[in-house]
Amino acid sequence: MSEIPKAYDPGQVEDKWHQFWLDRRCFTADPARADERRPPYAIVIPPPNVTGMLHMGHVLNNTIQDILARKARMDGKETLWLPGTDHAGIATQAVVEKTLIKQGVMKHREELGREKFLEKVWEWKERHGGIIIRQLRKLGCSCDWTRERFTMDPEYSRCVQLVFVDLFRKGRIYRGKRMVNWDPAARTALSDEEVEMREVRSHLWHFRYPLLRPDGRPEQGQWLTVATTRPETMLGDEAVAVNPKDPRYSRFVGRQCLLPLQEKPIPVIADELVDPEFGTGCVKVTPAHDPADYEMAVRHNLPFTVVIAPDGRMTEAAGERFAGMDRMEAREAVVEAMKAAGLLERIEDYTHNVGFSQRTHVPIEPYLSEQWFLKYPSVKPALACVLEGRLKFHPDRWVKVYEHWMRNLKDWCISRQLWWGHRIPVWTRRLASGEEETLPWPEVAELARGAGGEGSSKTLSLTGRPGAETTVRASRAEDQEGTLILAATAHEAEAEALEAAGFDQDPDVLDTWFSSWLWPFATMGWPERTETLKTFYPTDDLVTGPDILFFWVARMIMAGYEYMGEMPFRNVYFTGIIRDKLGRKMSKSLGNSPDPLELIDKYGADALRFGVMRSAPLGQDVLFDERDVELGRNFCNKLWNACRFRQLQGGETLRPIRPELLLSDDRWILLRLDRAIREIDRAYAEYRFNEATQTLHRFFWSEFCDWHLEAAKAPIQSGDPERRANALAVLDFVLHRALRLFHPFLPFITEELWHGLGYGRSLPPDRGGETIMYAPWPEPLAEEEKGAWGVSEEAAALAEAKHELVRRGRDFRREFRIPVSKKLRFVLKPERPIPEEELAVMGLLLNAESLEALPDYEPPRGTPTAISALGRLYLPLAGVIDPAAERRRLEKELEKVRGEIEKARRKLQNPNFVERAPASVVAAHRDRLRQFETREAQLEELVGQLAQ
RNA sequence: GGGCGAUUGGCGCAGUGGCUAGCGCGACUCCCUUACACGGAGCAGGUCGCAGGUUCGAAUCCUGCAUCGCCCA
Repeated sequence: MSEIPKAYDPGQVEDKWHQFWLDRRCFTADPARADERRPPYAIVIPPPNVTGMLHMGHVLNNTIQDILARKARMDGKETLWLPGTDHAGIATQAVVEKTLIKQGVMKHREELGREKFLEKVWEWKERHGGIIIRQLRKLGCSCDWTRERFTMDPEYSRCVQLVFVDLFRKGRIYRGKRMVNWDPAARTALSDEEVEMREVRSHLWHFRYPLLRPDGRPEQGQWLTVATTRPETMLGDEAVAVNPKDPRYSRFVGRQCLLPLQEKPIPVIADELVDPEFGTGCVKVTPAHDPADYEMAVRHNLPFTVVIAPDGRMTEAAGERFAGMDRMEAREAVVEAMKAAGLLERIEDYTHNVGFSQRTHVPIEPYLSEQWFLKYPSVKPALACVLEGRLKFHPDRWVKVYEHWMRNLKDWCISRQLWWGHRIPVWTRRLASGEEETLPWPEVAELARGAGGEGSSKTLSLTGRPGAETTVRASRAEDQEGTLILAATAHEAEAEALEAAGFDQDPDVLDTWFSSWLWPFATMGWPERTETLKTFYPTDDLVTGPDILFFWVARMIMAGYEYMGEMPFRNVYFTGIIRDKLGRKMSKSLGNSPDPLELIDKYGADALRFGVMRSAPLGQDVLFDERDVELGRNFCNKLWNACRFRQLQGGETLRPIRPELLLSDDRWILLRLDRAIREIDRAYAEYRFNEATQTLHRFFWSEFCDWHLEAAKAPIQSGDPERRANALAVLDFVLHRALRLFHPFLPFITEELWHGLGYGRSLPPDRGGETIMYAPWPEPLAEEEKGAWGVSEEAAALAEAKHELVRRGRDFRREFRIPVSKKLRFVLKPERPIPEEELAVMGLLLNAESLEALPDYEPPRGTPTAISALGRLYLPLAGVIDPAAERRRLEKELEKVRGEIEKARRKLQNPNFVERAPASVVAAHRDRLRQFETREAQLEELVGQLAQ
């Protein structure tokens, strides 16, 4: 800081220090350094999508993590903040597909083939994948970059496979034909959590299905009316259903209807699932395209006719007229056709909830397909640790949401029909009888031989390879086409053996969350018991959004118990959602999402961090406004200039404080510092970061700069070298702590100032000497310290009385329209003697030409007078003052005072209050009343003088 | 339908039973005073969503209602 520019310029400063920290490996955690005196502290980053770009949500989330990590280092903990990225199956594959199509490399990925396509994805990842990580560095994130992980790293993939095989062995993973949430745009199954329900204004179409006579011919003028929200599915109807208790329809049950357009007879069935209140009470049943209808179809042994293909187009089975149409197109065509046939009874407006893909935003298609499912493991301990408060949520209201979800778990559909991701480590082979001798291991052959008799959805007893490390887990499943042997392995050699024996690997990949739920330990070297894992697991804090409570947080807790036998983290901090200043979610289409990098360029990373944190209350949404960042910048500038002032004074830094030379202002600011440290400590303990910023702001700006720094100019400019040195020692004492308090929020500027002021010089290199990052966190003042320096509420009261007097003096200027720059002569008629040095401070703050203390002063009539605890302040400006105006001013004040007296008296006259309220409260009110009464008397006296 | 949250000056928020309900932004007035105009000194602005209740005392606790938002079915 040799140049000392007038305004803080973050540009060069930030890059310089980030490089400095990296060069000195300040962010690198070393398990060997951790011990009882240096406890470990760990956070794992919620891995951002590898294709992602930094947005405001990341800024909030990662700033909080950085604050926690930096605070932990200052607290003397061995700190690991483990970064990385997520392969984000659907999103990444979609982005790469789009790019390749645009470049003309392919029209569809099938053209390239799986291997070639994956090569392209990796190429793309290598080229564009690191962007978000570089952006996090710009923000100042102190992640241990040497441990950066990616969910598709070979070691990580191995963890995913091991876990899959293990859960398969435990019978928790099974394959089954189920009705799943199908995303026709991404052409993959999704889990229930990836479907978001949206209210849609649509219609209820009422169709007539003609009744058939027992001989199969239509019964003239007789029909059943069904109501549907999805006309296109009627092509796949296999029944009409009514509630068995519905008297309107009971006589039709068992008869047949003619399915229009398909001209196919279908039965009328009775099922409890039918809601008699819905529509006509008579519903169409489409087994292959509706989850409820599927259940009914299973109960009533109905066939499944698939009329909508995985790409959302109508199949051959839908009939010639409709085959090939998009499902929405087919909807209109079916309605038209029904209308033409005279079977459209009416169309009703209808609002209902429709599931949309969270990824591609298209309506979900219920689709019957073979998928892999997981029965969640370790549910009990995962729920118990949260309910018992061993694992804490902040804010804790999320506990209820978590509990509700955990108690209503449905099996997790973990297979995705994508290429980018962890391919399911299961090899399958269909067996004809007599083939078992070609199988790689006797146990698998045994399993095959035992085929037959079991239901298709069951997995059989498990077996492995004796004598060797048992990794192959095989099971048998049967379907219409015969017997299927399934073998799961995480070992390459075994996979090769299976392939040699004619087994094929399952083509599907796993849900991305099936890899990220292992994040807290898979990133630390699991399944090896590495030093990192032993030292840093369980981690301390997890910072994430509540939108992924189910996707990620809950599943990580279960995986943690299943594979580490312990919770993965002790605290979860749920951030709010960043919205714009109108309260709208930030989105690309609205264009209301500012680019954080542009904000950093314009205002600095520290400014962005401070601005965002200042407006982010615990668990509440953040209404972001660029002004917040501006405010952050202004604050940095204030900090800069306060330190610049100190530096301009020169002299030796960090001299010991001499108590006998302390002024009331010094004691006051030391007390305020003490209070600020306590408040900030409490804010950290409760994860209330916005409170910490508010305290920092108030302390530094309103208390230190506005009052103390100005007051300190008196001894600094007094010409007395001893007093000047002592005032600077107090400044150093405060700034030395303030910079440390600010560091987690403002890492760059505090490092720059720490070095510029030479505050690290007296400290050991690893405790602040080299970098403020490792300087110890400030502690509240010790009682001995306070005692030695005379720091107490009583001592501070004098400073506050001075402030009060100064404010009154400044009021004169406003009242009489005197510019601040004009020096004025003030007279104080003191209540008690006041030291010359204390008086000098007030003179300076009043910009007085002189402030004399004259106990016997008799002011000329009409002299403006103010009453304060220190005495009466006069502004002798004879001739300038209008006595009538002065009287008006005093009477206004008198009115206020009388109002307060009235209130206080009323309270004290209430016997109930005096008897029942705590004595301290009553005493406080008595005290207040007395003070106001004194003031009233004084004011009355002044008014009386003016009236003469 | 169930659950959760919010409702305090123009805007954003703090205040979780006891001083005159605070803070920041904005508005307005004055001021480029040798740390800072990314600044300083001031001023104005609120019957704390509504209605009951508990209490000596309610923005704060309880009940109901209203409006908005989120999650789940």
